[in-house]
Amino acid sequence: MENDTAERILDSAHKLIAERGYAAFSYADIADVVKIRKASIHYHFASKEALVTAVLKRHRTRVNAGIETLTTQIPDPFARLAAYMNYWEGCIRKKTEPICIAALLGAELPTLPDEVKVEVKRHFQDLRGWFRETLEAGVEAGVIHLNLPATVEAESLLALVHGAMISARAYDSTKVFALITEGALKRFSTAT
Amino acid sequence: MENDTAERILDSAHKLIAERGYAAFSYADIADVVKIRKASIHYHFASKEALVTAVLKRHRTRVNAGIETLTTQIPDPFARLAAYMNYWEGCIRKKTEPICIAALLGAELPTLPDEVKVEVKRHFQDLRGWFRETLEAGVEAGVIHLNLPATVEAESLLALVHGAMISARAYDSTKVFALITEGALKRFSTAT
DNA sequence: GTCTATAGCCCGATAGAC
DNA sequence: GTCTATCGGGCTATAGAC
Repeated sequence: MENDTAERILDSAHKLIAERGYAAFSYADIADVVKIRKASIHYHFASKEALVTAVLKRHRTRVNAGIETLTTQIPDPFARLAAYMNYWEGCIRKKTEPICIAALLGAELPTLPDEVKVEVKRHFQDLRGWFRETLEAGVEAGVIHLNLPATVEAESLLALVHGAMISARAYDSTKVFALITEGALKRFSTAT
Repeated sequence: MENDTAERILDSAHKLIAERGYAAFSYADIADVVKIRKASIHYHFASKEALVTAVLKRHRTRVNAGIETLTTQIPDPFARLAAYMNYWEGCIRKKTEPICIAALLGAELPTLPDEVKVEVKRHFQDLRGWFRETLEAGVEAGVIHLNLPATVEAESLLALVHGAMISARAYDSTKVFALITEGALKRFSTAT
């Protein structure tokens, strides 16, 4: 298939962004990995802004598909949140995606081109929305207990997960991520 | 005083790092602000690595002095934590320091020179340690209630604060930071 | 201490051959 | 679609005058 190269460019760009952020990765880095010349990348993605926007659009589509799948396949809202945390714990442990690129780019927001900014903000909104719905469903099902309004708990959970990713990177410790997220789930749990 | 220039370089570097991260700020940016030529910065700080390390060392010294002052001046451990959160809320609102540079650099850790990495990690350790001590003192004084071991709660609080800074940046909303941190304090509170 | 000038390198992006 | 070659500019850092 012809668009295989574009996919491979997106794959390596995604990895490089997760490792270094926006400013510190270059077309030359991608060219090294994909075994193509720098100039050829411009055939598939006209500019760095367009490339990173495409990476984020794909990421958001995948994440939204993933949480949709969780929602249909796991009836228990509490277990759904646990599955989400477990997914990221695996990404961090295997270093396939050591940090959510939206979290890293969110921290770097002022330096980003406008199109990229918009995409990052959308990711925050999507995830916060899913957390809220899931928490509310859990309350209704009696498996989740909240101390604060669901909107605040969702916002806090999003911040906690992003912060946990940064701590995991700072300590180079997957265990820290697991410790923090398991702690959060324990607080939500109605089980003894 | 002669070292005034060095201080002004540190000030503008600190602001620029908070705005852009490590890779995306340059000597030229500092030169613009301090009204000095790029080359002159090298007289005060031999390299970018040395400059950023100096910024972080000063930051850590100030933060540690600040929390020391809080500890001696505010007897109530719960109120100490509230004062800490309130301090950052002010920084974000006035945009004097819209995000903790250690949190941003923690996210970018793999790209940083070794000396800078070390300094970032130290900041995480210092703050985590103060959170733990303060939480434990609060439990002993009966003003703080914990659901989990103090080490886990401290680690989680550190992650929550860092994540809240990123969310505040992503939404361009000081209110989000306040909402998240106040929520965390409410959970710790033993007051009705 | 600050300046001018510049070395040496990397960047994103474009032109045009194949 | 991928290549070579190159442009124009930014970067950190150094040399040496003042």
